Amino acid sequence: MYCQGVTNRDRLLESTRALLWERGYIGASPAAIQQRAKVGQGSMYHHFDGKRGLAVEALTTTAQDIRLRAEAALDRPGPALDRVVAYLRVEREALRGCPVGRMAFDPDVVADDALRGPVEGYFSWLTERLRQLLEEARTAEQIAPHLAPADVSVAVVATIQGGYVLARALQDPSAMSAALDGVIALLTGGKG
Amino acid sequence: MYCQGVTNRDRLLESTRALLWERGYIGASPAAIQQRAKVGQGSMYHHFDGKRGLAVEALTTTAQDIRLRAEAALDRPGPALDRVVAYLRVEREALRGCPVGRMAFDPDVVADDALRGPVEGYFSWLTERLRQLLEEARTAEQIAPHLAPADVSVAVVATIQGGYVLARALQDPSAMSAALDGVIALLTGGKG
DNA sequence: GTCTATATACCGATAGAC
DNA sequence: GTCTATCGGTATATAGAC
Repeated sequence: MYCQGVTNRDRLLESTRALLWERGYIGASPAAIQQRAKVGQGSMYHHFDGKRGLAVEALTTTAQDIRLRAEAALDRPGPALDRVVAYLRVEREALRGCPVGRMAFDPDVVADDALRGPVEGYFSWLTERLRQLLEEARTAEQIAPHLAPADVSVAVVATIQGGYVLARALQDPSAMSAALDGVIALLTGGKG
Repeated sequence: MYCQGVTNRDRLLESTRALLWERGYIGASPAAIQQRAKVGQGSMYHHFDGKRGLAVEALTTTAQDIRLRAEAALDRPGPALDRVVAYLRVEREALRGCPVGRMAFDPDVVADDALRGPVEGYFSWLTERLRQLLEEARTAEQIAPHLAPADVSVAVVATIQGGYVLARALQDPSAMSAALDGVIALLTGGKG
């Protein structure tokens, strides 16, 4: 509908996105979702077929969101390598973890194609986009010719995801900064 | 006791370690632990004060185990950089994830110092050990002088942990290989 | 040391009134 | 569309017999 304001459905989705990020699929109980959304049981089961359907839609939206954030850095004008570095320097909440990457450890998510779809889609897109840019950077002689874009792009994404793991394990956001500084130095040869 | 064979206590610990790896702390229920160990309720609550105590001991053992595996690669003879690369090439079950790193996303683990202790201890030790080796490699001019060992060591560990995330998200173990090949190429300048 | 029985809470979903 | 009542199942732990 036009000009509708925030509906119960919206509130349920927001609540689910937040709880999936904080506690994962197993930890996001319908009761907690409803409570956070300030909505009753009936409303939730009216708008969605259950926890799973809610989670599929929530994850799809979250993956889309962070893809747009990545594109904002990757699609800016300038040399290809600068754009990769700009993406690495995007602000991240290291202690909260990646709202998409954290789902990879939830066995219920990994085992369910509908739940894993948005997760796989995001990482497939991101690694491929970075591969293109690194290919471009290599052609422009911004990175060494021996560096395989298909491998380095995956290493870049892995560094970010691992940065979240370390920051949370050590309860120290500077682990993320160190990981990113390390990979930027490796990529740019000290010129970044 | 001497020559005791496998006790119920041992079986409970093994079972807990496996379930923590597969399903995390939230997903490892006492009932499942007992069933897998082929042990009754009473036995479990006789040997341990509950799920938490069991998990603390299980995680401590697991962290110790993978530390020993890492040391086997890092402490071999030869140039420092070769040993770092040897560690990166250690065999890993990419689709299962890291039994220690995966705990970083479990909010109940992160919030509990006794549970997080082994996780933090492992990563603190590993990044520090790699930092020493990279310092040595830099002194020996095996890596470029502009590379800060404190950052690159964290980036190396992050690449491994992120490799697990990507392999699971894409359900493809080659994501781990690609990430490792990428970071090895960045480190060695194509000579690795 | 190990077992079965029991307890309290929460999980995820359904039923049916309004 | 939203609410409350209710359900069968599971999570985590305790009690007490043997």
